[in-house]
Amino acid sequence: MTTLPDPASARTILHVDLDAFYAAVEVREQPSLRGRPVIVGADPKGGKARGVVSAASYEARRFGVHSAMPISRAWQLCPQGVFLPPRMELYLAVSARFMTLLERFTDLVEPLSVDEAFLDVTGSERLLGDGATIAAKIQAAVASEERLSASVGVAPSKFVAKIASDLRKPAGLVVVSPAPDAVRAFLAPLPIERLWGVGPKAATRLHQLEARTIGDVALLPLAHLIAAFGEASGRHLHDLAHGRDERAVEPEREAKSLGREHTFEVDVADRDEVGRMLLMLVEQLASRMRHQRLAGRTITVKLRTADFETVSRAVTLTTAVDTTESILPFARELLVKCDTTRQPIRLVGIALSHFGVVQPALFEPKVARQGRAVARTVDRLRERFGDAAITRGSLLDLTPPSEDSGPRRKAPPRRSTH
DNA sequence: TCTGGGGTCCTAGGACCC
DNA sequence: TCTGGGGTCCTAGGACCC
Repeated sequence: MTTLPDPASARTILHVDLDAFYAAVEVREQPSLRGRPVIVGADPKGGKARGVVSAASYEARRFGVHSAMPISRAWQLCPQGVFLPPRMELYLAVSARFMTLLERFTDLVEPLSVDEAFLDVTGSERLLGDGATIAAKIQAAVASEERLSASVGVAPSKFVAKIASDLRKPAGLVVVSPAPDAVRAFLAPLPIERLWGVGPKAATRLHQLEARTIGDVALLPLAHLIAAFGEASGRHLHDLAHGRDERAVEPEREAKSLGREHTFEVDVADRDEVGRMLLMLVEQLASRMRHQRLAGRTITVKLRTADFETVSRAVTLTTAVDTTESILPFARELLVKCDTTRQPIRLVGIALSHFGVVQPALFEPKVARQGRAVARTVDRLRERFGDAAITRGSLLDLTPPSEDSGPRRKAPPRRSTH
């Protein structure tokens, strides 16, 4: 069966992306920074620190600095740069206003991270004008209300809109006509690295198949792509290269996992120290879980050794958990199972997934019930007096890892019970 | 250059059941 | 005693994204 594309049912998808987000917010807050190379990320500590660049202003990018680059490298490339620590609370507040602004143009807004979102404006066009017009209105609103610049891609599908928004940053507006031929013509000359989901590994394999542009990939037989990338990825790649992407804009995506991890400033050989860090991460994770009214059945512990090898061990319980007391015994056991090489430890992490509902208190073992009561009390104390108000004895000699997370995917979903 | 912290999705193999 | 094929769940690892 072949389904002919029906022009009447073509969608208009926008991808809106704030330019150099963290750096742009900092410049907005401190006008003296305007025009200077601003680098938001880890403290460079004289070029010796671990950590990476979270965002770089366009002035900093001229020195070759970009996000995800080791901060030590940025320090070498741009010693005169203004290095700033991330202020996540500030960015999250701006992000929330940005998403609310976008909702004026359609109900179908899917946040992809703090600073970007997909919009399906197909139903808004009669009232607000075509995709390009809506895109321009969004850019004007972001500029006047948030004093930030946004780049927008307009296309009949998510991945083409995403590629389009990236093409003329900053403050770019790229419109791709919805006709299938026009979409293919737009994609064909672009390098395969532009494809969303094609990273260094896939790029190398595509080069081995003699494909350098998306147009080259479109010429490869489906069977070759499946042989090289597996059933799902091969088919996906084939579809994308031909401009086919039916994925819907989904405003209410629920989180699937939640985790905390920490990289030590210096690799740690002392297993007690790793254990104390794990306890602290478990406490922070459990607290976040309760805050977001989530509980998880699968507990995963992750270790990264000095040689950058990563090992994880997981266990799935019959009931979902959200307290330190219920997570910690399993976490400790998993930590031992991960620790096979006895090398110094670079990173330790904990995550919960497989979300479900906490067992009703009535059927809970007594220890778990007591753990929950303790957790509730601790949560309340911390809410009133701050996180430092109450700490476990074994944690007192540790400085907490900073809470500045990278972009978070989604507003917390709500759990029906509890 | 020496690689954060937060996530998502896919794969392959094994256990287990029908 | 040997054995098919399918489905589901779980684990470990890896690629990728911001």
